[in-house]
Amino acid sequence: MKTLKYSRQRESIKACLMARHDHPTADALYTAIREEYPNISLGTVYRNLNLLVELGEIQKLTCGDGADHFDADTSPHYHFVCRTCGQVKDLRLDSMEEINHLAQEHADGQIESHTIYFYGTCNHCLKN
Amino acid sequence: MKTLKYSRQRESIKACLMARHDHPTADALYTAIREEYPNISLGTVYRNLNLLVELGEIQKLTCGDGADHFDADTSPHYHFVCRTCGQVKDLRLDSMEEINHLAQEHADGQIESHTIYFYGTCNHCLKN
DNA sequence: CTGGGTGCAAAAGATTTGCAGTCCG
DNA sequence: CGGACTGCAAATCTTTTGCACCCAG
Repeated sequence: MKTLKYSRQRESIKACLMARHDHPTADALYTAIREEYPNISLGTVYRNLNLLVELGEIQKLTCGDGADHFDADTSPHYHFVCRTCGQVKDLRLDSMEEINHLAQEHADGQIESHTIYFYGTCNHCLKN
Repeated sequence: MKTLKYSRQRESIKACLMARHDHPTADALYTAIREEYPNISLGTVYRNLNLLVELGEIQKLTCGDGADHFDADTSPHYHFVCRTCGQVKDLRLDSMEEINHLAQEHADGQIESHTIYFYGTCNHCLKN
């Protein structure tokens, strides 16, 4: 296995992602990070995000709105996607690990994990 | 609201999707349909798939493997994605509508629906 | 030094869209 | 006829990658 080397860009990407709770896309993160590192490239952001996902330090959210979103919170929780404004918000439910076993009974294979996305309209958009 | 007109391409796309149970991507469907209609264009396939999704006649699956998949079965069921071969298979669990209510208690908005994807290794890939 | 990391720009994939021509109602 | 639909190709958008240079260990 290959040895990681320190990179201030990677640290910055991780720190920036941990500091916010809005699950930004790679491009949104790129825009934010450029304020501190104006020369960072989008390719570097993507490379590091993918690396951090592989290391299990962050997770990638594919909620179906075109671009992937990223979340530095790897504790078990789900996501609520507002179909009006596109915001992705955390949704913390009691452990639903049991549904893996439930699904296992009907699955044609070995289930390892699951993902749930809830869709609807967020309170902010409901007011308008 | 605009009135739909008949189109043999759209009929063919829908029929072709209903005939198979492997949740093809737009491109896979395009390849299959070209055997019957060699001149159909990929743009037409996309346009009609999106239209059928809007009409609620089919559903789009965004399981995170790059391309969207389509499913003519709109009855309540979930999907199992093999991380090895990429196949997407149906997974029919007892109604889980109740988790919408469970999630509603913690959500910052009005929940309308949810999607669950299960990930793992299918039996065929486990053997190899 | 050496190999991992970076910036840049080009490439790759998936999906959408503008346009002129075609066909349904 | 009018407007919906199509084929085609160009355009978009997101993400990946090749390459020369840079920097951590």
